[in-house]
Amino acid sequence: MTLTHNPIACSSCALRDICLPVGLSSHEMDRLEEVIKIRRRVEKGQNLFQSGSNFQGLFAVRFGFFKTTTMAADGREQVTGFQMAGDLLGMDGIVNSKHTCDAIALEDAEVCVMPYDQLNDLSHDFPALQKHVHRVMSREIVHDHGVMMMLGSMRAEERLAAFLVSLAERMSSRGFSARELMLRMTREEIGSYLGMKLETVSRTFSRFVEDGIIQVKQRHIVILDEAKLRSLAVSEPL
Amino acid sequence: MTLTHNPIACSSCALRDICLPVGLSSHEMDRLEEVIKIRRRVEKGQNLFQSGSNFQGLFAVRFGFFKTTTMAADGREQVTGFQMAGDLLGMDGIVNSKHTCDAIALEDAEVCVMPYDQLNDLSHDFPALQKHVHRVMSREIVHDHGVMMMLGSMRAEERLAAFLVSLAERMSSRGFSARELMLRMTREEIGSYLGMKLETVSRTFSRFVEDGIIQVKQRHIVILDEAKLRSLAVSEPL
DNA sequence: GCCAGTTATTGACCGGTATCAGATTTGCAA
DNA sequence: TTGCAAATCTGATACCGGTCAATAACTGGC
Repeated sequence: MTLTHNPIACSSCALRDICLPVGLSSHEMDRLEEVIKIRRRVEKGQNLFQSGSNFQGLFAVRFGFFKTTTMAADGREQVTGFQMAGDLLGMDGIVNSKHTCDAIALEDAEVCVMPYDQLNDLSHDFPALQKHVHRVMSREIVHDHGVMMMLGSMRAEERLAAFLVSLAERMSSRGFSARELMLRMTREEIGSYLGMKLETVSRTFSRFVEDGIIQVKQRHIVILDEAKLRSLAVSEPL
Repeated sequence: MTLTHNPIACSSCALRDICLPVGLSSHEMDRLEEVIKIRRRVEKGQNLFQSGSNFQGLFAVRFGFFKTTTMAADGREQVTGFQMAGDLLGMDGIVNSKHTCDAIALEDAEVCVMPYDQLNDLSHDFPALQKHVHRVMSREIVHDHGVMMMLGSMRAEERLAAFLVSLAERMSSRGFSARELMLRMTREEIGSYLGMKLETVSRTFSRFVEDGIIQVKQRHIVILDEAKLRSLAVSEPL
C-alpha cells in the first residue's frame, strides 16, 4: 500500500465541485485539508478495501476507476457500482464498522483518505460539512433506488442504454466528452451490474451498432444517436 | 393530515432499541424528545410524502406499514422498500431537499416527525446522535446493495424465499412470531419489489406450498420448514 | 515478432418468466 | 343478504435472456 502526503490541496483540486461542493470559508477549507492530507495509490486489480475489513474512513477518488462488489453466501458476486474521480467510497462500512463490499481498482487509481473520526469532528465544527456528508449518503440511496428500478422493471436493452447514458453524463460532468466513452470494465462486470449475462451485454451492444446508435470497438464506445439512446433508456439511474 | 402532540416519550417507547439505539444520557434523551414531539397519522392508502414534495424531515414509523415507490418517466413503478415500526423514512429527500419517492401507508399508520434542521442542531450537540444518523443511512445503503444482489443475480424462487426470510426476521426482531406472517402488501407489490410479475409471485407461493415449505391463506403465511426456506434464500437482504 | 490467457463475439438451443386469458375468492358497500 | 370490483390463482403460449459452445480479438510477457 502506497501512502503519500497530499500535495494538492482541496481548495485547488479540480474535483472540488464534485467531491465536496460545500460553501466552506477559506479557514474551514484549511481545516479540511488537515484532515484529508493522506493519499493512497491503488494499482489496477488491487482492493481499496474488502468485505469484512475494518472501516476507518471514506475515500474520495482522485483519479482512476473502481468497482464495488458484494458476494452472496454461495459465492455469487454482484457489482453494486462503478466509481470515478470525485466519487466517494466506503459509506457501506459506517453502520457496523466493517466493510460489506469489495472496492477494486479497474485501473491504476489514487484516493484521498478521509478518516471517519476526524471527519466527524470537523463536521461538528462546520455544520455545512455535516450536511454535505448527509447529502452524499442520501444521493447514494437515491441512486441505488434508481438501480433497483432498472434491475426490477427494465429490459436488457433499456438497462444497457440507461447505463451508457448515465456513464456519458458522469463523464461529461467531469469535463470529458459525452460522446466517446472508454469503458474500464469488462462485459461481465457490466452484466453483473445490470443483472444480465456477458453474452447478452455483447449481443445488445451489437444490436445498438446495427441500429446505428453507437459505435463499438472493444471498450471504446462512440455514441452516434444520443436521442435514440435516451429514448431507450426511459429512466436513467447511476 | 392529522397531527398530534407526542404523548409517548422516546425514552419509554417500545421501539427505542430499533429506532434510535444510541447511548444517550437522560438529559440528551430529554432534548431529543423536544425535537420528536409531533406525531402524524396516515390512513391506509394515503401518502406520507410523495415524489417532488419538499423534504422537511425524517419520519420514524410508530405503527403501521409503508411501501416506498419510485416512478420512471414512462410511468413504470418500482417498489423500493417496505417499512414497519421502528424504520426510518425520508432519507431520499436530503440530497436535493425534494423527495424522490412516494411513501404510502399499506395500513393505518402513525409516524414520529423529526424535523431535519432540528435533528441537525441536536446532532451537533450530541455526537452520538450524529453518528447514529450516519449509521442509519449507511444501513440503508447496505440494504439496497442486498436488494441489488437479489434483483441482479437470484431467480424468482430464491428472491421470494429471501423476501420471506427477511420479513420473518424483521417481525421477529420486533417481538412478533417469525413463523406466522400477515402480509400487508399485494402480490403485485411483492412482485414489483422483487422484479417479477404478480402471477409469478402467486405461482411461486403455490410451489412452496406443494413442497411443504409454507402455508398460504391469502396474505396469511405460515412458515413450516424454515431450514428449507433459508437454503433457497442463499443470501437474504431487506 | 510469438504465444498463452483473457476478453469479446456470435450461433444454436433451451428454460424461466412474461403475457394473455379465464376462473375463483375476497372485501366492501348497497 | 346481493352485487361488484379488486385480488388471487391457474393454465396455455410466447419470447427474452440464459446456457453451452466455438471462434475471434485483444493483452501482456517473452
